Amino acid sequence: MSLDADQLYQMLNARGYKLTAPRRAVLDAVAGMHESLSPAEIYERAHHRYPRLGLVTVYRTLDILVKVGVVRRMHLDDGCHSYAPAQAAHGHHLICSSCNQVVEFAECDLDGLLKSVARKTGFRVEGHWLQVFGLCPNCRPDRSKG
Amino acid sequence: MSLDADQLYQMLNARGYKLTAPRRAVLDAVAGMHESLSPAEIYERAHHRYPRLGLVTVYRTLDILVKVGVVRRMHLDDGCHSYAPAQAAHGHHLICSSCNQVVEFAECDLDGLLKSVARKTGFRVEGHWLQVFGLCPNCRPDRSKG
DNA sequence: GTATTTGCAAAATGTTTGCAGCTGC
DNA sequence: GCAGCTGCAAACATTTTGCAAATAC
Repeated sequence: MSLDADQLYQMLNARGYKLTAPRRAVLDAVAGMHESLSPAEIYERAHHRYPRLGLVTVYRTLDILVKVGVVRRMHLDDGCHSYAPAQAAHGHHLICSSCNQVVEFAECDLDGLLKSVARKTGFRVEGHWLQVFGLCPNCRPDRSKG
Repeated sequence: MSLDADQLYQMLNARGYKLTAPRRAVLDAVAGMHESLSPAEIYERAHHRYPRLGLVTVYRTLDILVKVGVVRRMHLDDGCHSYAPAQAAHGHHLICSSCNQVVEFAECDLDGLLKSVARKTGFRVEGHWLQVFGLCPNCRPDRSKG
């Protein structure tokens, strides 16, 4: 578990948001997850903890959490609006094609590549976005390792 | 211009699709574009060339064109379903944040990075997806170059 | 006590499907 | 001529908005 209510309170409060029960429910759901989930799936989990929750609030809360930086928006090939907890500062995503588990990694050696692309195209490069797909240890068919 | 009707005919016919007027209109629109566009925008352009065209056909045609490989699906931060003509074989995208112009580049030096990530996480890496954002020569504020 | 937040219902948006008529080959 | 394609309308899924009641601070 990476986030507790106190940290949350700090982060939200610092930006002028209030810590309410519905937000806490959404956040608990998000913090506890290791795959990327759609708003509807997040709603389902959070609704468990706080039955009065409405789906609308999930949308609104997710927007805030993205702004605050607790959550990151993901783009899978099919469903485009999934969310995952942000674990690292500048993170790229490693996504398991089988179970949708998401791991962030910060490593990123793209400077050479980016410079070369910039030189060739005349673009001024301002950002990039890298996602890696594969099979996580649990979903690999060849589980030769211990 | 990178695609003409003959090439198209070949590509579609080889897969068992017919070359119809609506498809040609969509394809002409796609082939002539250098930004990534949403289905609605593509519809608008193609509709110009072929007024009887329906939006539904644009969706259906885009699906086919993606399958055939003439068109690639893009994921921008906001609208997630844009399409761009596929120019290279294994292409990554360089997207202008201001005018949405899209340039594909094939260069991709990620082996070291990918191996290291795989080693650290235990994932079996099967693919990746890189998009670079920036400002194209026309949109750069500092047009110091001639 | 007040401004923010919530949840409902409804609207708006974007995409898919069913089907009768049309069209490329 | 026939299979495949088209466009309409309608279904469907998803996201956003308006508003009165509820709530954190």
